[in-house]
Amino acid sequence: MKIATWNVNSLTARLQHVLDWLIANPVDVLCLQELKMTDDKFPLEVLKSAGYEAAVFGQKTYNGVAILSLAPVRDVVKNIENFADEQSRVIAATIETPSGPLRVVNCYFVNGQEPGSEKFAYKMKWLGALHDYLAREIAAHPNLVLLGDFNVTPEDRDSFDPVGLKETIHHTTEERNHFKALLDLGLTDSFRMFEQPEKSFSWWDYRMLGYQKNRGLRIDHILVSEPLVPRVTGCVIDRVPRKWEKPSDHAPVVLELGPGA
DNA sequence: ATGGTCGCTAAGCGA
Repeated sequence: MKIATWNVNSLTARLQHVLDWLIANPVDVLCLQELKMTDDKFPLEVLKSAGYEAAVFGQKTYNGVAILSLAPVRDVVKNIENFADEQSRVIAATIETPSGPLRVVNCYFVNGQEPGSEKFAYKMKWLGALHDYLAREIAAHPNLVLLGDFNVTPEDRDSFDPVGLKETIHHTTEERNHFKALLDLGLTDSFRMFEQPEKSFSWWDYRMLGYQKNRGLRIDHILVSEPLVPRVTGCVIDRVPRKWEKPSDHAPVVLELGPGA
């Protein structure tokens, strides 16, 4: 089965891209971030016509996340449990698969603007809360996928300019330590299980011909829990829709899972 | 050269 993540930067602006991409890439699960719409505006019917159910956690203007799935979703949880958050950034759900239940945790991590800012402090607090929530979530659901827009480059090789951007947003030691803490929960960055092209990125700034010059960052990730690791058969970034007219600034990332034991 | 480009929403914010 295939599970994908895509920050669409407004589902209103990108609905046709999503539909076109799903026709070419009929993944089992597609997790979306930055819907930038309230639940009542979510295009449930058109996605249903495309074969997908949806669990939605929207918000006006900013943020907003959704899980699209061919198979039914259940036990939907919105937000990080025990963390008061006014922003719609996390939605989790269980999907019944032929290999058993799979917990999917879809996140739009805080951007953080710049180190030292109030938004950065919020990012650190949010990351700490996510970590504690995930520790409980993994214990309850051994087969778990954590995916989304992490707004963190895990390593220098995930940035087009790790020297010039050292300790700037998405590159700070503090952010990377939070990413490592997620790995310490037993999660594995599926993208790095495989040989990948150098300078593989998932986001490129709209400004300064960022995409054309491949001035990008790898900040969209798919992490898998320990029992899933032997089932991972691939993880790729699909740059194709980044070349379409009026693209999202992010490209989809796609995980392939084998059937397992 | 202290900007640049989007999206949302109607001047400025967030990314």
